[in-house]
This record gives sequence, C-alpha cells and structure tokens, in this order.
Amino acid sequence: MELASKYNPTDIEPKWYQYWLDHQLFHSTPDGREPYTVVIPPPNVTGVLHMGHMLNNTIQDVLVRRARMMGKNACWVPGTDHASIATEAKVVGKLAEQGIRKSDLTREEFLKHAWAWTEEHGGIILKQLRRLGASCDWDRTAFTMDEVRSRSVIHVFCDLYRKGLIYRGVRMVNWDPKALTALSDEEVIYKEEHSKLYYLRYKVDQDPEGRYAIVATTRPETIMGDTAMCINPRDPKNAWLRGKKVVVPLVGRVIPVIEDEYVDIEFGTGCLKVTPAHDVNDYMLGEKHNLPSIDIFNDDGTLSQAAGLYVGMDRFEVRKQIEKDLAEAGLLERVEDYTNKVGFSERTNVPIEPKLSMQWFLRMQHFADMALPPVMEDRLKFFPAKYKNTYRNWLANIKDWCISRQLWWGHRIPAWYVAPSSSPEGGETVLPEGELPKYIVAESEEEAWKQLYEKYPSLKSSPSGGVEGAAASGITLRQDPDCLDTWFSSWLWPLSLFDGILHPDNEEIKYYYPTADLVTGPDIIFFWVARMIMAGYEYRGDMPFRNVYFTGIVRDKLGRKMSKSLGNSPDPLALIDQYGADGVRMGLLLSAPAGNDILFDHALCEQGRNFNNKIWNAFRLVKGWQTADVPQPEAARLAVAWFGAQLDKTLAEVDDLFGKYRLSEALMQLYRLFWDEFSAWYLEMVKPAYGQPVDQTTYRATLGFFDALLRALHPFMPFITEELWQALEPRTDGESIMVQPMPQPKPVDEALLAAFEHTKEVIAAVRSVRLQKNIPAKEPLTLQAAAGHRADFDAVIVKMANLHAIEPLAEKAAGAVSFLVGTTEYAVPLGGLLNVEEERKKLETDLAYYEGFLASVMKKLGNEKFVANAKPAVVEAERKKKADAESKIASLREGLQALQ
RNA sequence: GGACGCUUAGCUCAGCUGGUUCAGAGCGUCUGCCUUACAAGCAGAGGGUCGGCGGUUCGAAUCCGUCAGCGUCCACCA
Repeated sequence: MELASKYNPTDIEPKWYQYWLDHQLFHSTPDGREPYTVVIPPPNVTGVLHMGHMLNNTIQDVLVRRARMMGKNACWVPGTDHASIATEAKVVGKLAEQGIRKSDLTREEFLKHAWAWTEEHGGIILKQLRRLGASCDWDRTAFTMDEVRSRSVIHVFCDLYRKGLIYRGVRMVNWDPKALTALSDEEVIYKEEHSKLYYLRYKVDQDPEGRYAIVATTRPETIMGDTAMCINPRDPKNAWLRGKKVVVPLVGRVIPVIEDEYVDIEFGTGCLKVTPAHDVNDYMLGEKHNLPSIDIFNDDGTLSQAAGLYVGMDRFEVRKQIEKDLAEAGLLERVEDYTNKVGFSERTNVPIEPKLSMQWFLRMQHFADMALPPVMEDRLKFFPAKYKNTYRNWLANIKDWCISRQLWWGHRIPAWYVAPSSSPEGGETVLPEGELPKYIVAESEEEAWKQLYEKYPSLKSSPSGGVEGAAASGITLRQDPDCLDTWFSSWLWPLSLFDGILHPDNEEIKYYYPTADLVTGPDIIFFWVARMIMAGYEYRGDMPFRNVYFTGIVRDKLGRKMSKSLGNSPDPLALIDQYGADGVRMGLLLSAPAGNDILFDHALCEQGRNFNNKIWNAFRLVKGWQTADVPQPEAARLAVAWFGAQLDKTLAEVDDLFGKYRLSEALMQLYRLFWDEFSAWYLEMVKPAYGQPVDQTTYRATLGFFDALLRALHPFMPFITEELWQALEPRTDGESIMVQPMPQPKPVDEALLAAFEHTKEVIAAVRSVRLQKNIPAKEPLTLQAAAGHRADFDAVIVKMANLHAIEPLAEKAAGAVSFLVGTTEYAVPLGGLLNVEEERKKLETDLAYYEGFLASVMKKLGNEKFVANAKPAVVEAERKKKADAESKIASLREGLQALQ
C-alpha cells in the first residue's frame, strides 16, 4: 500500500461529492420508508457563505446523513430567499455606483436590474455549501420568488384577506428613512445611545407674569410638530399650567396644555411635549385628546414643508442647528447628558422614525392562539428548551404584523385600487381615515375585475365585461405599488416547498410534511420559527416541524461576534482549503452544544484535521497487514471481544445523545472511541510484531470494526469515511457508505468492560513505573499480582506492558515497586533499581490518604441518622468502601513492612 | 423596568430527578520518547475547597433564599 503518512483531503473531497451527485444519492422521492424531511433556512440569494451558515448547515447535514443511514427517506430541501430589503438595498447601491438613481427608473426597469443581479450572484452560496458536503436534494432547489413560491404567497395573502385577518390602515409604523419603507417591530433593534436631554422653554400664553413651562426632550427637532403640552393631573408642581396655553419655541404656535396620567411626574419637569406624528405615545395621546397631527418629516428624514422651519434639512442636522437657535433665542434652559434607547433599522442601521402611514397588517392573535400550545406542551420540541420562554413571551404579547414594504423587490401586494381613470396614481401613504380608496384583493388583475363586476354589476356596461368594459365605464384598477415583507414568504417555506399551499392534496406534501427537524438561530425565532408554526397550523392544521434545534452564534475566540468591520470572520472556503471540509465540520461541531454560542478557534479545525489524519493512519496500518492462516493469539482474541463490547456501548451512548440533539458530545464519544479505544488500545493489542502476518480471524474482525466506525462517523465527516470505506473492501460502482445502515448497538457485557478497565489501569501503572524509573519500553519486566487479581486478561497485560510474565505475589519482596489497582496489589520487582526511600514515601502518602478516607467512611457509618435514613443500597456501598479501604490499608502496611 | 439563563481545571464545556473513591471530558500545560500506522504522533503526570454568604438534609456541584458578576430576550417613559 502506498499511502502518504498525512491525509490530504484536497482531491478526495470533490471526487466523492461528484460521485454522490452522479449516483443521485441525495435525491428523494416519496416511498414506503419513513420520511425524514429538513428544509434549509434559505440564505439570502445574493449572500455569501459565512461561519454561521457553516455551522448551521453542518448540523443539518449530520442529522440528514444519520437519518438516511437509519433507513429513513431523507430529504433535505435547499433554496434561497429573495431578502427583499437587503437585496433591494444592494441593487440600489450598485446602481448608484453607475450613477443611476432608483427614482429615475420605472418599476419594470428596476426589477430587470434586480433580476440580473440575482442571476449573477444567486446561488453562489448553494454552490459553496457543496464544498461543505451538504447532502441536499439539489433537484428540489427553490427560491422564494420562483413561480410556485410566489403564487403560494399571493394565494395566502388573498385567503387571509378573505378570512378577515389582513387589513389595511393608517398606523404608527417604524419608518426606515434610508430604505424608505415601513418595517415590522421585529426589524427594529434598540440600542443604548449617549444623547442629550434638552430643557426647552415654552412661554405661557398671555401670562401676565411672563412665565415659562420647561419641557425636557431628547428630540428638539420635532417641536415643529408639537400640537399640545401634557401634564399629569396629579402633579402639584405643574398644576398652575392647567387650562393654559403655551407657545412652541421658535415656531410661535400656541398649543393647549392637556392633562393625562400617562405623563411621568418624576421625569424631567413633568411637562411633556406632544408630537402626535412622530412618537408612538404621543400618537396615542393625540388620538385620545383629539389633537391635530403635523407630519414635519419627508420620507427620507428631511424636514418637510409642513415643518415651516429648516425645510429640506436632515433631522440630525436640524437637531444641532435648533440647539443653537434655541439658545440664541433664550429658549434653551439647559442641556443634560442622557442615555436612552434608540431604535435602528435592522438592515440599514439608521435610526428609525416613528411615522404615521397607511400599511397592510396581519391580525396575529388568531395565529398566536394556535401556535402557543404545541410548543408549551412539548409536542413541538425546542432544543434547548429555554427558548420556550422567549417564544411564549412573544406570543402572549403579540402585535399585529405590518406586512407591507415600500419596496419593489418582492411579492407585490395583490390589491387593486379602484379609481376613475383620470385620478392620480394611488401611491399615497398617508390618508385621513374615512377616505380610503376602495380596493379589491385578488390573485390577479383579471380576478379583481371579476370581483368588481360581481359587486357592482352596473359597471359591466359591455356584454363581454373585462377591461374593455371597465374602461368604458371610466374605471381603472391600479395595483398597490408595495411589496410584502420577506418573511411573509419565508413563513410558508415548509409548505410551499412541497407545493402544499396551491395543491394541498398532492402526494409530496402529504408525505414530507410535517418536516422532522429545523436547524436555525434563536435570533429569528420570531421572524421565522414562530410564524412558520402559525402558517403550518393555518394551512395544514399541523406543525411544520417536530423539533427545532437552535444553534448558537459563531463568535471569535474572544467572544466577539464575527463581523466584516472587525475582520474577525474567517473565510469558510479558505478554511476548507486549509483543513478539509471534514476537519472544519468537526471543528465547528466540537464546540457547539445546542443553543450555546460557539467560540470559533482555528485550533478546533486543527483538532478536526488531526483526527482525520489519525483515522487515515489507522487505516494505513490495518491495510498494510499481511494475513496468514495462523492461530489467533490470546491477546487478540481478548481484544476483539472487548472492543466489540466497547463499540456497542459507545454506539448506544451516541444514540442517546442524538436523541437529545447533543451532537458535539456524540462526536466526542466517537472521537474517543476511535482514538483512545480503537487506536491506542485495540490496534496495539492486535498488532502483529513487525513483519509478521495477522491471523484471519483478527483481521476480519478488525475490518468489521473499522467499517462500523466509519459508518458511525460518516454523518460527521462524510468525505474521509467514504474514501476509506471504498478502500476497505472491494466495492462496486454506485455503492456508498452514505446509504449503508448505521451500526446498531447490541446489549453490552458490562462485566467485560469493567474487567478491561481494570486491565488498562494495571498496564498504565506498569508504564508509569517504567517512566519513573527510566526503564526503556523495550526491556521486559515481570509483574507480580496479589491474590485478588483475575487472570482473564493476562495475555493483554503481558503484551501491552511488555512483560516476561505475571507471577503470583507471594510475599512482599524488598526492591519491588508496588501499586494498587482497585483493591488488588501489584508489584514490579526492580532489584537494585529501587529507591527505597522514595518508595516508602509513596506508600506512606497512600496510606495517609486511605486512612483519612476510612475515617470519613467510618464517621458516616457511625452516624445513626445516616444508617437509618439513607437508602439501603447507599449504606451497603459505604460498608463496601469501608472493607475496601481496610484491605488497602492492610496491604500498604505490609508493603512498608517489607521495605524495612 | 420585566423575564429567562449562566458562573465547575489555564481555555471551552458535561455533570438528569441530592448518595458508587464524584469532582469529569476535550484542548492546553508538564515529563519522557523520532518505538517501522500516525511528532498533525506515542507513553505518563499535574491541575478545581464546583462565584460569595446563609438555609434545608444524616448527606449539597446538585434543592431553597440572598448577594455579586456576565449574557440573552422583551418593554412606549419623553
């Protein structure tokens, strides 16, 4: 065999990936087997692979590959997300580089650019996933804006509208002045900011004494929108302001002083300026007290004509300027440093502006009611379970979902406004209540016309109906220009991937739904996980997945989030080049208990790579053996019996850990099984002397073990296991470890394992003696064993510790190093090599320890309450400890005696 | 402001419903080895009064209370 001493994944990995593809091994179609379905959390279509994806998809691949080997029909469906706002922002940015402004383009022109961009960058990330080894059924690759998915979204919108769950209305929404769109509450991230609290002087109108009311605000630039000042009716210090009017500084507008319990007496001066158009609470006060609302901002955050002052300036410029102007006018009492929370847009990272606008909303209470019980009752399980709290909290305080976005890239809202053909385009975002344009929600314009005629038969002036007929009656239908929130398509993902929305009775959805496991990050538990559960129950009456595995965030080893600006995010493909996909997968998994953040360190990939190398070299050893018809040595016979049991034990533990989604621990068990038990113990025990052949029985058993180990490891490290499995025995084309059955644990002979653990300790003790006494490994020794020693594994001990023989320990001989394993005493005669003083010290230390230990056990047993209250088994155990300690002490004393 | 979680070896973590010589694992560290599978390795060793305090109990890393530190989520205090 000519195999390099170092494993080189570079050529091997692409080769096997292609082999799997060529033989359609990732492809799934419904059949009689139990399905195991996973839908990928669709990455942004124009995104590139980052460490979070690597972790997430490695976990999914491990689960999928394992399920496949467990005999299930595994189907992992890949796809990408159109990422409405993110992608549109990228396209706008790219156009800007070319000197093109979005506003200069028509919708159609813009979408052309967006599709071009999508096609150019789209799917790169899916290609990158192949390097990782992801066993997705690529034939099923979907996109949230492809035909089936788009029609599903539109269908659902119309359906929910018909059910009365979608409504349109003017509400205070989170406005992103950079992306120029409304956002849902979930897309706003609140951050602490060091800002200032400005104390402004509002002159009391027609006050003979010329007094001022002082108002504290963080946003002096909004005073142009003030329409009232508010005090708490129970606030004595401001009682004098009751019924008065005050003058807005600089603006000069006279506004009333109103009273409301909402105002915090303790905050600032207890006077609150009320700007109904630009603050959620002020809006609420405005509604309650019937105040006018003055919107002083344009959509891009500059001051509008309505402001009267600073028109066209940016809101933050105005804040600086107005501070100066107020000070100059003597209307700025003072300024304090202040820390408050400011909402930022998740996507554009600009401060959001509360803004009154007309948007579409989804009523959420109905969905929350359906989605909460299955999770709380553990029918749909979260791993780790702590996220149930987060989930419950959100659902219990659910707010309606603003689903419209003022964007072009996405699913256009299927609502058509009915207007006389002469009327202006309906893109208005703010309209007074009561003057809403009539609109029709329908899956297509044609459908909209149909509905219109059904409602107003009189419009149908032409016998043929349709557009001509309407035109004849002077009516036009204009589709709402807005798009739907990206998540309004993502929430259908597990359904729409199998066409379960449009064709709910098709075979695929019936077979693959509900899916098995969802692997995702806790940061999108509201955005995505909760909403998929809602959609699942709404459209299937069933959960979309049975288990959710929440991964942690990948951080650098200092615990910082990986980010472009910090430059601390490694390039995943470079990592794969360096360590191999198997090595990187292992590096990620080793430190990734479910839900815990993982502190990524190259050293972990190195450990993964080293493990690959270990497997590789074990293989080199085994395949390098010559076989012959020679009798099986006793040590090898014992080794085979023992390792079989050890393998079963670990396989059972791995099964258990998978059941709990503790993948990193499962991997660690297999790592130790392979490295410590198989390589360091088993192979060393069966290894023939140099140049000697191995017997057939042992050889067959070893190949069998190797095969089982490779299969058990395959979900974690698919490439090297395929490479070695193919080389282990002759295979035919199309065979693959991927579709071999996972080895199943048999009942374990615990007594055998325990006896072998004892054996290992004896061997380690002899080796330790060698090291201490500087005796070369090649020099055989003699071991003496006291009466309690069981001879079952003597052949192993002789081989592994390099002994002449094991003799009975008749009498304590001077010049022997002795040690205890369990309660049995052993000795290695060394003749003159022994340092008597050292040995005495060692024995005395041991003696002192056991005497102390015995004393504590005696104390326990002497405690009547313990004996009376503790479980009998526990008391019995203590008695055993006592007996053991006494026998150890006796033999240590004998040993000391012999040294005299 | 509310809720939840965490604190165990130098690092990252496991220790389920209190009791086996229960204080563990991996990595790192130290010592000795280039022993013909592997120095990306082999053999061996050291290392923690389980965040502090108090309580329950015959017995606490484990249960309760409290304090401190850290983290996450939620929340309209200008």
